[in-house]
Amino acid sequence: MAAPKADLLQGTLDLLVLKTLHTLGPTHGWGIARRIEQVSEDLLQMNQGTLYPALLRLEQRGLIRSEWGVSDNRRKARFYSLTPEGAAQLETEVENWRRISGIIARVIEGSS
Amino acid sequence: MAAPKADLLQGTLDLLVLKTLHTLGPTHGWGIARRIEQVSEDLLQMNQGTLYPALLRLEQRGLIRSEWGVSDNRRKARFYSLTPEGAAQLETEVENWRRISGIIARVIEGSS
DNA sequence: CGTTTTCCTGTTGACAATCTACAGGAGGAG
DNA sequence: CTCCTCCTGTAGATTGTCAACAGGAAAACG
Repeated sequence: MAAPKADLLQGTLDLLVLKTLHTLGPTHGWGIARRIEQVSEDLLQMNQGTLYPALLRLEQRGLIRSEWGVSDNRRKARFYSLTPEGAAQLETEVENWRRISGIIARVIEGSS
Repeated sequence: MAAPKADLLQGTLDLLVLKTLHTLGPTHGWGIARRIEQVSEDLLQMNQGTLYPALLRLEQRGLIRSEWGVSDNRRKARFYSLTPEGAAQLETEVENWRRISGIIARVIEGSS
């Protein structure tokens, strides 16, 4: 039956990345992808073609910063971490998410 | 004092329109926009440039059908209504929304 | 009447985010 | 030395939304 694969909602990726970094601390791109897939029980697949440009965007906006390091497996990896601006943005986006998802929930539940 | 205006999440409009038609029965575009703004307490603004193309798309996909009629105010208006396929699609999208929003909620609430 | 406001339907062009698919280097395992 | 996993990216096409424009027709107002 229907494949359990789902695309993500546009505008949601930034939120997910920011929150993941907030929770995990400095993490490399691949790890972020793994984490999101894991938390979503593999319902959300991360495309590299989506993730890396998103990371670039976030860095250019000053919400995250990055530096090269070494992963748990001794591989070269670029570690991203949240800037103060990123943390603030995260709060904004969380609140925004709550508002919008609340509205939609209200619409589709037909209401109380 | 961020303006309380919010863009909608891409992919969400179809769901909103379908559900509105399901709730209200045959409705014209303007009415759909009004309804969504009202239910969202004006947090979501409907752009005509977004709504009408969306209605076209939905009709071309066979999810809604339309016919000209007369509004409450005696104006000519195109009334849209749900097809059986649209109703089925609505259920699918509602379920999909629940899954995805559930995942995101879990992520941002820190979990447990 | 004549003018303005409200209702109602569209179109166009630009833009941003995602998707699919491709490309490659470097370490570890066999 | 070959293959697999880890890890970082890029290119092109597609799509949905946005902002702005355009217009017709009924009602309200003077």
